[in-house]
Amino acid sequence: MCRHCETRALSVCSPLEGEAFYGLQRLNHPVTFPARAVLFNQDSPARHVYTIVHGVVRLYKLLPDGRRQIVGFALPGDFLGLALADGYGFCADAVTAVSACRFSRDHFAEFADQYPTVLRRLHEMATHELALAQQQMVLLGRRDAEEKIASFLLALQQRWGRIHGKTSVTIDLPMGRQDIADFLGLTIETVSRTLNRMARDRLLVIVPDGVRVLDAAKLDKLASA
Amino acid sequence: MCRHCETRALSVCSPLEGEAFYGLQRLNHPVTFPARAVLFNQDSPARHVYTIVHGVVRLYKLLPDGRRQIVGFALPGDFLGLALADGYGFCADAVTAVSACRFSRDHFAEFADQYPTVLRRLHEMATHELALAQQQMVLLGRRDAEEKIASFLLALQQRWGRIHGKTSVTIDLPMGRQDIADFLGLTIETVSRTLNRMARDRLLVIVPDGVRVLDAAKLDKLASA
DNA sequence: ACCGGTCCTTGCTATATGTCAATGTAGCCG
DNA sequence: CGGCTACATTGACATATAGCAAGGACCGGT
Repeated sequence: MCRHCETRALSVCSPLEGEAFYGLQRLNHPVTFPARAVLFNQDSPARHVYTIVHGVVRLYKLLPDGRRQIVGFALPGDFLGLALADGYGFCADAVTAVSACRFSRDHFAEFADQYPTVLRRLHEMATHELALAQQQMVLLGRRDAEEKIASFLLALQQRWGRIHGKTSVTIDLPMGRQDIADFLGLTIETVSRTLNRMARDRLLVIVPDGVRVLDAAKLDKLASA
Repeated sequence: MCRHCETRALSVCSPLEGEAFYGLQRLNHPVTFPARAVLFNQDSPARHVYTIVHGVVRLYKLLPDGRRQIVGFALPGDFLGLALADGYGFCADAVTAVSACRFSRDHFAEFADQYPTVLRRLHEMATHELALAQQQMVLLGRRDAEEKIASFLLALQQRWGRIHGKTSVTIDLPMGRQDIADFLGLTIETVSRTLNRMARDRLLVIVPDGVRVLDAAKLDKLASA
């Protein structure tokens, strides 16, 4: 039940109480997806909106010739369908097994119109996403491979930290190298080489499905340089 | 006066009528900036929000070592300060002479809370910006110089088209080559070479402060390829 | 335990774009 | 008119990253 949901503090529903809270809960259809399942794609009409509860979703755009740009990874608490528009504008599929709260887009939009506090929260989340997107534009346009990887790792570390309530030196990387490459505008080979060079230089250790940070200071320097 | 404003259809105020319209007009402080003037920068607190009426503003982020990424060009009708947050998150300065509607952020936020239709419109604009930002991420991460330039030119052509009510084969480029480079994640030399190669190949003609499109079909193909 | 598949790593080479430097062009002001 | 300044172009060269290909590690199924 929503009442005890561990990701509530992070999601759209965080500011809701009483009537509004139960109203939204009534609209909720909990769903789960196995790894690799498609949540929706680029051109399909946006019938639903989602809040991720567990797992990781990759959001990406495809060019006609198959090149892919991952525009974001959705983690627990993240909302998919912020635009409340007719199309999503990108594809989404599950990197790991995923559980989510699903809402009909129409019902959700109606609900948002009824409770301005929800709309306000939605706008807050949208502008936060926008700020992240702009940060990513700097990364994609103006940073080299090493800086990209360092920024990516530290950003993920922070996001996991907010989700779990504590920061860990071990950073979970549930997505594969190809996903990281397609997020950072690199090739899989460059990602692999750069990570392994960082490991050789004792900045970090590569562990199954993640890395462990050894030299946070040097990594920070690379990320913000 | 707002009543006859030519950019009204494009801006936040488009859905406003009667009471709300006059309420917002009362909050408006018209301002002008000469070319190169700074509207605000990265770290300064966000005291105001703006709607651009005339001219072009560049929005950018700076890295500590001076590298610059332009995250967008604001054209007539565009809104600066969508986040209604304490900081802008980027710098803004005038490319050309600019006139704008300026509002106190606090007053504007208060106004938005009072009129949900404004908040809704703001959210709409924010998610539109987000979609553009994601499109730009694809461009920055996965396209080559030629594709970047072609996309940029056509996107600008469309934006001017919506502003002027008619599409023109002459695309105005009020920003310099360095600005284009910093927007597309290239160097000024690559922008110059690519544009001149396109001119040599009869895709376009370079004119003062702009280009004239000769082969729209080939340009389209490059832009979406 | 073995097999097959998927993902990751690593070396070699190719290339698009960056870097540096010189030259050209145009507007502006005295 | 001339010369200053900012901006744009062009060429020669350097390099980070891409592309290709071979091998290695790991995992899940039988």
